[in-house]
Amino acid sequence: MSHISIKDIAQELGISTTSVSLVLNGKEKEGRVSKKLADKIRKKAKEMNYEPNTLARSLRMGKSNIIGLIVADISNPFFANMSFHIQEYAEKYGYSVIIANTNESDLKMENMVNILKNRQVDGFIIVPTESGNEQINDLLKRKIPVVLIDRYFSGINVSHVTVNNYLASKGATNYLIDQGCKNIAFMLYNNQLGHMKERKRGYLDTLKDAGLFNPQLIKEINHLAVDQDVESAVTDLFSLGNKIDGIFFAAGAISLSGIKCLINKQIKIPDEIRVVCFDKSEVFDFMQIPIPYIQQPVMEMGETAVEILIKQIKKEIADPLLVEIPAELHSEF
Amino acid sequence: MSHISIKDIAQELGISTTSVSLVLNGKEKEGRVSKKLADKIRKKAKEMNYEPNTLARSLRMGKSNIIGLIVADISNPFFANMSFHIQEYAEKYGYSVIIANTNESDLKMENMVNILKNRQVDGFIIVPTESGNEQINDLLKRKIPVVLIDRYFSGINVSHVTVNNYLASKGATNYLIDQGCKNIAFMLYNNQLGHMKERKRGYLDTLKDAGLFNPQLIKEINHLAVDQDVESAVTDLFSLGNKIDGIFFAAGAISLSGIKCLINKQIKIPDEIRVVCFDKSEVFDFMQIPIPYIQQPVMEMGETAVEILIKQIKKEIADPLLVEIPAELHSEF
DNA sequence: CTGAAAGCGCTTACAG
DNA sequence: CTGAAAGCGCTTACAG
Repeated sequence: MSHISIKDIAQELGISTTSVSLVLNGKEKEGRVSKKLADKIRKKAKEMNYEPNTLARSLRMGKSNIIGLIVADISNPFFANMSFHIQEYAEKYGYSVIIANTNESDLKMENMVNILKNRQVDGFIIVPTESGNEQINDLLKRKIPVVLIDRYFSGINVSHVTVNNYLASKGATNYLIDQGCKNIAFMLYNNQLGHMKERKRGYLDTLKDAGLFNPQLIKEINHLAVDQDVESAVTDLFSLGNKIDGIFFAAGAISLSGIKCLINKQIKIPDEIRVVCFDKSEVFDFMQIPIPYIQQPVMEMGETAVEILIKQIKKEIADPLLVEIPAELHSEF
Repeated sequence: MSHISIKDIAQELGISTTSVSLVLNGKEKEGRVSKKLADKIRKKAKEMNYEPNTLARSLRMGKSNIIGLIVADISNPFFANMSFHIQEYAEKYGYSVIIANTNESDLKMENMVNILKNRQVDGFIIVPTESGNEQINDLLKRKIPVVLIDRYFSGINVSHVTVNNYLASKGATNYLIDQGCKNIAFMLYNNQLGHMKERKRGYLDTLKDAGLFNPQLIKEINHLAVDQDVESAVTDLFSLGNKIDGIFFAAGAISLSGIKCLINKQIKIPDEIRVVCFDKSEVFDFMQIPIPYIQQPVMEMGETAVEILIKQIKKEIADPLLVEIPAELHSEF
């Protein structure tokens, strides 16, 4: 036989599977198995190269100790990093993580949620796609624990972990104002996710307070055509009457695309235009000039999500928890 | 009850679980269930919101349809990308993928292999850590299908998928020679993995053929201190009698570190030094000058690994398969 | 201190 | 065309 089971050990030793199971799970005290027998069992298990079948265990216990992690784009370093920290941290609590990538596709998100649900994951951590709200509602209906991370839907009452997007956005905008900018553009995705709305609100409030608001300076980008949209947005912005002197890029991919575009157009940062980016990028290390950016505390976000999820799984908390973590503006070099 | 089982459906309909199982698995033809009953079952299943328990199915069938993917560094875009394609492709064959990250730690690799083994994955695709060979041997001993990808151990007879590192390395070195370089340095990791050895062999053979070999030009880098080691290697190289005029960086992270170092030291590429990098990086798009690099066909590599693994799982092939895929040198801009 | 037995949800060989 | 029953490997309430 290729796989050694608890039964094989019991047979070999002429004892019951109960004792074997108890000992191998460190419950010999409760079951009051004699030290002598316990040692014999452990020795035999090792000798026979026993490996437990977690599938059977999960089926019996109604608990898989697996967390399903669904991210929208694993090739984005921000999410790759987040996944890493989530896995690291979950492991400490004895949970494995199945990572699935939706590549920003709603259909794919639906598929992956179903697959993982049927694999009896104990809960989900999800970076949802734009219209993934139905899937989330379905999970809630089925009482499956879920924590959203980075993104969320304003209309759904489910735990989520994000940075304080509103304050971060205010900070970035104020920074540009402090640098003397008068015409500050704003580029964001044209989706309805809560974090985008908050970033926009932060920008709007700040500019209005400063008496600098101008609706022409807001540019929406489609995530399916970032480079093209950013390119034409930049062209538009530079053809306006009031010459723009600052841009706040409200998301990671938009930031990189924007910087690339400015370089190509030979528009000098920071002499001709000042910028603030969202998310740290390796790319910044290779540029001659410092680039200010908002850094999200990705490890803390991931760990918080794991903690909330596990508490929900263990039913230590019932109500959704909404956590906002401050994000830092890096502008000193 | 929160979870609907096949038994619930059977009870509700007053029939056997056999029929329900058969129909829900599309095997009504074999079981010759009447069309009428089949339709009734499907309707009821939908109505009751039935979702199969894949855990139970796996336990019974002795097959989980899960592939364990172990990568050494998920935050490296090359591996992130590879993971993405592996998952995509595996899904087409009905396999889910559990991604685990070892962060280049042997201990972690051991842990993850064990965890996934106990979760009864059907097979592994692994980017092994430096001393992960024991784990691989253990898997082979247990007759668990394994395919290594990107890296491999010269001494272990197990399927692997890599680029043709020898030829790629020759190509890169020859390119530098063609550009007129006479003193071509080579930076690689100081590990004993097969792919590194091959890259080194390609460099050595080419330089020796050209009569340009000089052992002082080879610099080994410790993966735990890439930036420091690269920095001192560059300093060393530029203090040699014969001024170096070319560097071939034999791995992705070394390449980026190297470029960064040259920029910091204000050494102009390509006027003062020519380079070839390993792996494409987003960073190159942000540099004023074109950077030649070897591009590994990551999608093809991932898909090939999945195909081989599945064939092994299905026992369609017994002997290890060693696949080498050509890598392309990008030097035209 | 130890064991017999039920049951998690599924599939399938067998009988009718 | 349909069903009763065994069994995948585990855990645990119960009895002794």
